[in-house]
Amino acid sequence: MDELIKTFKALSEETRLRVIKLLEGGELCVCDIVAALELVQPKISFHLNALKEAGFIKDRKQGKWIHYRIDDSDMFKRFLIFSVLERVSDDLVAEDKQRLDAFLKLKEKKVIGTKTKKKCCGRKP
Amino acid sequence: MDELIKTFKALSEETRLRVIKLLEGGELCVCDIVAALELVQPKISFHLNALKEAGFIKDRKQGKWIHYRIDDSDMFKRFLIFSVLERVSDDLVAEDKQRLDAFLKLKEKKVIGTKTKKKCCGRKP
DNA sequence: ACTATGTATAAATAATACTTTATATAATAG
DNA sequence: CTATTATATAAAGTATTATTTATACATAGT
Repeated sequence: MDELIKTFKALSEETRLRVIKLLEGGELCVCDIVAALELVQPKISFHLNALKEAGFIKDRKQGKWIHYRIDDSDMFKRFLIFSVLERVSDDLVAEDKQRLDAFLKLKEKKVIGTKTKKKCCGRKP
Repeated sequence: MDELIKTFKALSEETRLRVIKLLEGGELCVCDIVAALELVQPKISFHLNALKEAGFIKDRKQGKWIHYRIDDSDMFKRFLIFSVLERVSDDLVAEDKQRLDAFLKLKEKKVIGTKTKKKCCGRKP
């Protein structure tokens, strides 16, 4: 029963639903989500952890980055994710997605000349 | 989104899942549930209200009693209820159902002679 | 090696949700 | 009309969860 409770609890928080909606578009690293939702990073990490613990998302480490994506290994959870995606109107997350796109584009630009990836979300210019 | 959050939140609490499992068997009044779960009445009322607010159960007033039953008017919530019933093992609620049966039987007995219903859950004998 | 970046984690605080105890309301029985 | 029963609601206390701020850790760039 505890597992089931954790499952539902993971979905009963706004930030986490916004994250799920963002991840609909595919894998993202933490800094992408931070930029898109305009929230502080530990907060995002906290909620990503809740979603991960509940089995809704998986992570993959690549260098400094940790990429999160939807975990579709469990049928029931997959269905719940689907229900969320279907029910949370795009309007509500339009700004998130807009900021995400802008941020991703900005990242692209910073990968210049060589194949070396430059800074992702620099705090100081 | 708030509605969706409330929906999931309603299902992320043990007592409420136990109530849902009890109501699987059909309509029950508050005192039945109190007896079955062996919890104080205001607690049960609190959780019944959460389930009702979220649209998982309905109530029906009859005399002093208020009977609660599963509300199956919404497809998605119906599915969620089903998922809960399916996933919460009967073992976990065996004692609840046992106490419920005992209590219902006791109630039956108290309806004697005339059609007048006698006390339901008398505190003092 | 040194610095900057991405992310996690810990500690303190704030906000929510749950529980308890007491009381109110409504209905029925006597 | 009074006492009793079923349930709800309110107020106070407790516990859980989320947020913030600070710091730690790992990796990459120089």
